[in-house]
Amino acid sequence: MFGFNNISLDKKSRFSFPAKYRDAFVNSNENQIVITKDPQYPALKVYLGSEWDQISTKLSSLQGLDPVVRNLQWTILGNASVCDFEPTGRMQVLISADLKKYAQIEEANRICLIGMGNKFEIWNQENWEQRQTGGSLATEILDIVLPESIKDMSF
Amino acid sequence: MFGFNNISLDKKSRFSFPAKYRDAFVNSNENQIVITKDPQYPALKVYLGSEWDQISTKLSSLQGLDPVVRNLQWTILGNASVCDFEPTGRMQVLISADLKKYAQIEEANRICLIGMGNKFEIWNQENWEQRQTGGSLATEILDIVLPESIKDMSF
DNA sequence: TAAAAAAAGTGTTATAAAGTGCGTTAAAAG
DNA sequence: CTTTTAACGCACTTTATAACACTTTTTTTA
Repeated sequence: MFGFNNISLDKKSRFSFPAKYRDAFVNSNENQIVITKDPQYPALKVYLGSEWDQISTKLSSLQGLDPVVRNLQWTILGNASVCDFEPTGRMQVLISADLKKYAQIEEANRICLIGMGNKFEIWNQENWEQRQTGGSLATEILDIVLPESIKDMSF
Repeated sequence: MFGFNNISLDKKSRFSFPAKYRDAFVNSNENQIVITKDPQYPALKVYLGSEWDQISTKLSSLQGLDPVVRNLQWTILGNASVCDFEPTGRMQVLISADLKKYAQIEEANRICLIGMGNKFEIWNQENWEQRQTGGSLATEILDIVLPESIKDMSF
């Protein structure tokens, strides 16, 4: 599941996954999709249900007294939106107002959906272009120092 | 049970859980919800009855002569409010005046309910936003040094 | 101490907003 | 030219919230 897609949001803030990903979803028997905040960039992460189960289980088991861990738990777990997902149907997913705001796509009716293998990212089109041409974004957070407990996790 | 919800309190300080969590409550056969103070932040924790049974049993069995343990026992056990909870109904829960004060939501008619997997947190909206944007809060307590006996517990 | 008043808690209903499902049209791909 | 896909519009369903009525508990005061 790779590649760049420019797709539209409808009036109720739904988008549908491009049909080229259908087989992958059907084959892996997914019936849930989870969208949440990207902890570093003004973007959203989209996980398959099975992938999410692993990540969320691991992340919530970490010791929340470490402030960095706690912040990641809040950001990732505390903003996750679980959507029932029918891979044989229209594969539509709703983006909440809150997540739209975070990804700076409140006004937009077009978003960029980028396939990254086992997950997707959702970007505001201008932000994505700026990042691709080497520019940096006002709200990005690059200097997180990760504790040992999560150095081996990938989000 | 994940994600951010901005919900309202009615005049009698009740809120209802968002309907999207209903299935999870029904499936786990919960009929009680426990609200108590978060020991580190000006926020409230909301546990499912079954989860609470585990936490409270473990916590009350610890050696109370350790001052840190004793404080946690006071904070978490001593402020817990158990609510009967009907998952097939309106899923309403009352927040006591005392807990409202602690979470700084005395005046508010809106709160943030954050699903963190097996528990929820309740925050004053401004506090939550400030935390999310990296700010720290006057009343937060980050430097608790936990005794060995509770290092593996997560609240 | 008992009655009255006030406060706190519980439950019901109505309605506006948010979310969902599906048919149609337009565009793209084979 | 036919088939598939994306985008849009509309109708329906569900949900959240405020308003209201009623019950129980607590406080006041006669």
